[in-house]
Parts: sequence; structure tokens; C-alpha cells
Amino acid sequence: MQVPYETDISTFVERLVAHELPGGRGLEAWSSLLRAHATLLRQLETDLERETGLALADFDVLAQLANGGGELRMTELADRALISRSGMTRRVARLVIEGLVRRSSSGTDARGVVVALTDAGVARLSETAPVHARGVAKLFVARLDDKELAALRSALDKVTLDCSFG
Amino acid sequence: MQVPYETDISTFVERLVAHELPGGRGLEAWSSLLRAHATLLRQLETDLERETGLALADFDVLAQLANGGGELRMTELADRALISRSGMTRRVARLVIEGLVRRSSSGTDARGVVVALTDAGVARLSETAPVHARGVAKLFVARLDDKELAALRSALDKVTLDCSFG
DNA sequence: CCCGTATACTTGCGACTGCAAATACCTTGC
DNA sequence: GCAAGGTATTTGCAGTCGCAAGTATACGGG
Repeated sequence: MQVPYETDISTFVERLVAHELPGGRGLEAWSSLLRAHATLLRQLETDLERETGLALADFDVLAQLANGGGELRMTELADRALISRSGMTRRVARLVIEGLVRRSSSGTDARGVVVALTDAGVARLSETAPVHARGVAKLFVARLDDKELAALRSALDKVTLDCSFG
Repeated sequence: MQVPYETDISTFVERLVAHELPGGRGLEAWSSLLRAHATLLRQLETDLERETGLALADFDVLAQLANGGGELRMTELADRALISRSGMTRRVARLVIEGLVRRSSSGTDARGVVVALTDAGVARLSETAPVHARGVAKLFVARLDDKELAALRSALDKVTLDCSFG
């Protein structure tokens, strides 16, 4: 491709992008989404780990199981936690070793595995959920009013895809 | 912690969380943020890789460099790309091997490294930027009107932290 | 009843990540 | 002009990830 060296690279790329996104429309919002997500998750992760010793990824599995009534299938769990099935296989394996979760085979489908919270898992979740909730409250919810939260949710749901992992 | 087995686990955890987030306020918005981010990035990543052979992470480095006028220091690059400095060291190393980027020492600070786009890097960015922009346009911008984009940006900027990596 | 295909999950693999420690250089105070 | 402490970057390491392929089970048509 012919590159016009006489102009600034930044404005050159801007022109290329403008063909798809006139005036760079929506680009600041997109970039804000990336930044907010990255910085918030980073902070929540380190806070939770420091205060409770539990990794956010592991907390998420426990929380999803609780939301699911205490037990879920592997695929369902992976979908809810937004990671791949193979990733969930290993996460669950780690949690089983820690005794926070139990695996049993599904009664109706011998291919299936049901993952359930153990008593220790429920206890661990009980300790950690308030800490994480406090983090989300302080860093996210407290900085926004009801209107902003509703707008955020509405807009984000419009751009959410329903693709799963392999 | 004493766990009331007689009640549902889901409502039990809900009660624990309600102490920090009355009524679970903002929790749907938070979950929407996580879902939107995960699904969008997954799709954009696979689309870009399939159509251009470039990983989104590598594209991001090239784009940040272009935005920075063609060259940036490692730390600045890592901050903009929202990853750790050590991660950026390795990404840049890969891009140097591919010939898309060049490393040179800063004139004024012998500790510093300046990363710059090569001609090949500019060319690669020119091929890939429209593809990525089209993806962002189709999956994100097109689904929202100007008001929603502005609200999204405003709300997300309010919750963005300014922490860096180690 | 059995074959072909679809689904549920796991494993081999290669690649990427961040943290902490190490290295190299700058800067300030004295 | 040099020691002490700060900054920029890289490397050792251990952990995690997703993809593709593999295993095991379910199911539908002949």
C-alpha cells in the first residue's frame, strides 16, 4: 500500500479508519470501555487476592455456582464465567484440590459432569463475596447514579454477542 | 461462618452482598460490562486474525504507536495498551522479529528504549486498521446512537482508575 | 441393532501473562 | 564526585489460557 510519508502517521491512519467509522465516531466510547474494564478488573483482582487470598477467577466460579443454585454443568459454568470449556476443566480441577467444589457425574447423561459447591466452598464464598461486593460497590456502583447504571446496562446489552468458546 | 442450610444458597449469598450493594444495585450493569467486553473482544480478535493474520494484541501495539506519532517509550506503550511492562517487552520482541517495529535507545535517557513503526509496520497497520475499524463499527458503534455512545463514554470514564502495572 | 453424527468433556500443546528479582542508568543530596 | 535511592527495562519463573485433537457417551435413521 502506498503510504503518504509527507503527512503525519496518526492522521493517515485516522483517514483509513474514517472510511469505516466516519469522524472516528464511537471510538472514544470503545476505548473507554477497554480502559474501564482493564483497570477495574485489575484492581478488583488484586484487592480480592490480597484481602482473602482467593483469585477472582476462582471466586467467579463459586459465585456462578451459587447463582445457579449450588451446582452446574461444565459447559454452563464455562459460558457463565466467560471462559473456554477447557479452561473451566482446569479451574474446576484446581478448586476440587482446594476442596471448594465437588465433581459428580450427571444422573441423566453419562457424558456430563455436575460441579457443585462443597460446604467449604459455600463457607469460602461467604467470606469472600462481601469483600468483592464492597470492591464493586466502591469502584463501580458508587461512582454512578441509577440513571447512569441503567444507561450503561442497556447500551452494553445491545452490543453483547452470544458467542461461546470452543 | 454459620451457613443457613435451610435457605437457598443463591438468596443467602444475595443477602451477604446486599450489605454492600443494597438490592444488588448496579450488579446487572457490572455483569453486562463483563459480558459485553468478553464477547466483543473474542469476536474482534478472531475476526482480525482470520481476515488479516494479525493478532489483536499486536495490532494494538501498532495502532498505539501510530497514535503516538510513530514512536513511543516502552512504559508509555505498556500503559496505553493496558498490559504490564514485561508483557510489552515480549510483544515488542515478537514484532521486531516480524519486522513491524524497531527498537532504538532514547537519545536523552540511556535507560530508555524507543519503539518505532517500521515501513513494514506502517504498511501492515494500513491493511489491518480498516478491518478492525469495520469490526468495531459493525459490532459496537452501529448498535448504538450518539446519545448512547456519549452516555457510555461518560459513565465508563467515571469508573476508570489510573493504576498501572508492575 | 448398529452406524454415523452430534454433544460433553478432557488432554496435549504451544503461547502468553504478570510478578518479583536482576540489571543498567539517572538524579539528588551532601 | 560519589553514595543512596529512584526510574526504565528485561529476565526467571510459575501459572494460565484457548485451540485442536482425543475419548466417551447420546441419539436418530435405516
